Amino acid sequence: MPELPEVETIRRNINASLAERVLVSVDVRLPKLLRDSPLPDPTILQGCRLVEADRRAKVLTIGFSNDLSLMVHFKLAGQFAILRPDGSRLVAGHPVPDPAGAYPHKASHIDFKFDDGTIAYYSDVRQFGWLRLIPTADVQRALDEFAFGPEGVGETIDAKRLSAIMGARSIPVKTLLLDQKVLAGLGNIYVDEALHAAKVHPAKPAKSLTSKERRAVIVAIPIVLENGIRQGGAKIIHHRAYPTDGFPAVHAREGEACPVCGTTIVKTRVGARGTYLCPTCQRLPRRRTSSMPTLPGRG
DNA sequence: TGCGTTGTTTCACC
DNA sequence: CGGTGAAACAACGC
Repeated sequence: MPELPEVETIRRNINASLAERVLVSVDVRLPKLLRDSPLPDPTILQGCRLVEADRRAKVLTIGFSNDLSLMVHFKLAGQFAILRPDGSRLVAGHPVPDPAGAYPHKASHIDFKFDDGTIAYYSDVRQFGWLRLIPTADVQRALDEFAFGPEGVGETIDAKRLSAIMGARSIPVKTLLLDQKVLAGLGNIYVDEALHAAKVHPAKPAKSLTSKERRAVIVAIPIVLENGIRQGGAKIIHHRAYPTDGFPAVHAREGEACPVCGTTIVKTRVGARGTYLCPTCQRLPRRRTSSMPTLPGRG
């Protein structure tokens, strides 16, 4: 579930309360989370200062003063919880374990203890996430291997490029936008949100969008991502959205009213993904049975 | 108990 | 060869 806004929130949390702190101990209870790690043992970080956290797409990178970096992908259910000695907490990512509950939770697999008494927990109920420890000098190369497309927030999206890609592909626009090589950062939540905001049906072939629809999608993407960051991420538990300011607007809100028009939000499947949409705001043109519209699909 | 879950990769196919 | 859709995979909660 952690998508760009959740990972960005974690990055900010780390920089706000762990930067410049010395890591005094690392306790790994589930070593397989580092199964693909070039350097297998993160206890080598003990005694080092945490320099800074960065993010590219949904990958978090935490740099340490011994010129090693920890790369983290939270996948479905990763969570990073920072518990300060004064009792305050900064928790982001998946909503399980309960951010207000006791730590370590049984799904808390790694503890990071710092010199001021702050403890950070990596939790992951699904255990699909991964951590990789590598020399900081190798981080850029490692990121390059993912071949991520441009970020969905930050610099403005290259509308020409994205529009051209959309115009060339016949796959559902939702599937295209989930491709991290096309655009980095959208996951199943925010892609539903962006398409709802743009009033575009997720199953529409990307190339069938009008230029106006393409423009609407491109405009909506950074808006929904920035809104997600502002909210500190989305809260979805057992396929149900927990209300924070009517956010998310449609994702995980099957049976609720569309905040724009009041129509009941439906759940369907696009590219084998659970997909939420407003059938009024996001109309799919009625398919003709007798003849195919205009040109044959391709040459 | 088998199904649903997501980000990502892999594979068969046209 | 490349685009596509479907399946696979990680492992768990319900």
